[in-house]
Amino acid sequence: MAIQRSRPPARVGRPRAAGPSESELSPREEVLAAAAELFTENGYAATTTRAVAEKAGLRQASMYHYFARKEDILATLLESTVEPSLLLAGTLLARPGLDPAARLWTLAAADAALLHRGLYNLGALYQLPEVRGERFARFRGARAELRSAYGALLELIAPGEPGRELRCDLLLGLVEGGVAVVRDRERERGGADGGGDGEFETERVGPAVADAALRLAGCDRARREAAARAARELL
Amino acid sequence: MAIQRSRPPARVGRPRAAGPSESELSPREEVLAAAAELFTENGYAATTTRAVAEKAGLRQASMYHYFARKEDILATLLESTVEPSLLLAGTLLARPGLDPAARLWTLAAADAALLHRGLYNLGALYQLPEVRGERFARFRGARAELRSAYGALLELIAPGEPGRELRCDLLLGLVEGGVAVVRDRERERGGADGGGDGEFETERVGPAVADAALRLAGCDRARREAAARAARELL
DNA sequence: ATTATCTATAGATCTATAGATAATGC
DNA sequence: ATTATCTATAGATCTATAGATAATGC
Repeated sequence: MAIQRSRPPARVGRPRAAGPSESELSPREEVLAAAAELFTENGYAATTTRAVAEKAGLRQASMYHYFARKEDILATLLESTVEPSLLLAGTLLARPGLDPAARLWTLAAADAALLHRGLYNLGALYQLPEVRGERFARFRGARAELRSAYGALLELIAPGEPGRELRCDLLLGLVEGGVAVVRDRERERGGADGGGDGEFETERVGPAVADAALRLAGCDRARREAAARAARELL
Repeated sequence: MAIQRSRPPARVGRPRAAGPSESELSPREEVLAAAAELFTENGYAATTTRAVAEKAGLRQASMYHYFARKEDILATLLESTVEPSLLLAGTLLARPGLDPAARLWTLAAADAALLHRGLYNLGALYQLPEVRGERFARFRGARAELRSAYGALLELIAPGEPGRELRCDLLLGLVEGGVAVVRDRERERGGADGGGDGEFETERVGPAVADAALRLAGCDRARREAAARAARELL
């Protein structure tokens, strides 16, 4: 028998001027997805609330039913991007039996993959000047915790090495900045054809960043390969 | 005898409403310096031409005597930031007699120091979405050349290693992103007291980034230390 | 005459609010 | 009655241009 195509679900509220949404997402999620794409493409300040709303299939003012201010959209996106990595970091720190190098490999690979093609591609927004405002304190706090987790793993791998704070900053910069540079180059090159190998690239970026992170941490080739093997078994 | 304080130099043109400039800079340079500070503090799109002009001691419209469009200011700043590193890269590539690791050390240290406290502190602007526009093609070209130089040195250090393109991106991300993270943390911490150790930090950041770059390139401790020594002699 | 600046403003935004409306739910 | 959306708009910008003005230079 044929698959039953359910009738369009009865929707409460005035219908959209642009017609009903095609997507499975809730309207709030549609706004977030539209904003994520526009913010990363054109920048936060340069993206208007009108552009976000209309990409989401709404009129400009209707967006305010879901977010009271434009900043709230960005804050939501940033928090939802850093939280999965932070959660993973907590899990990894709670398993002292595992090789610290394998744990750093896992965290860096997952963090980079998330930034490269998470639900929203927000890596490049982390260093936005707008993010210094009060509204983003929660995001900054979460990111600072993630930074501490990287620092703790670095310290376990190479105890007592000098310049730890600085190296920790550079590690965070490598992950966030490295992914941003990769994505920029993909855009420049694949801009015309739409970039068909997006998912393929993500599979390479995570391990590449993780390997680079271990290099920064001072692991030699043997230790890096062992860590990568151990990390792949974790998944 | 007392030092002769020269009379204020005769100035052509209508006097400024805010009084004559205190600085040694030309008006054009004053605009650039003001813009550099505001763009890095508040972002490009969020900085108004009025804010730039008034920080430079001019009325909003007077700025247009020096720059026809707001974009021209940013383009000038970005080009002037990448050019010294690009010049150094050219010099280093033209000296095949030198240890490639020492050359990479030199380039990374100088590039990082420039981004950290160059005449203008512009590292965080490199990945601005606005920079994708036509007006910035020249800057992007220069940066792509700098990326190639990093890539060439990587290849000399570890010939034939796979994943070179990706590693080269990560190296650029490490330098640019790492410096951005360091500066962010300095701002968070030293925001209140004005950050007295700025120059001191710059002296540490260059070598730290250079050492990290060599780690990424796969140099072991002995080779890194030799490279750092050789590089310091170059200066 | 030339220059660097000024004042004033057109025209084009952009965010956020107020209040109306067109659905469903009860 | 409740909800999700709409239309309309106030008020606050912001960029860039037009044209005047107050200096020095010749």
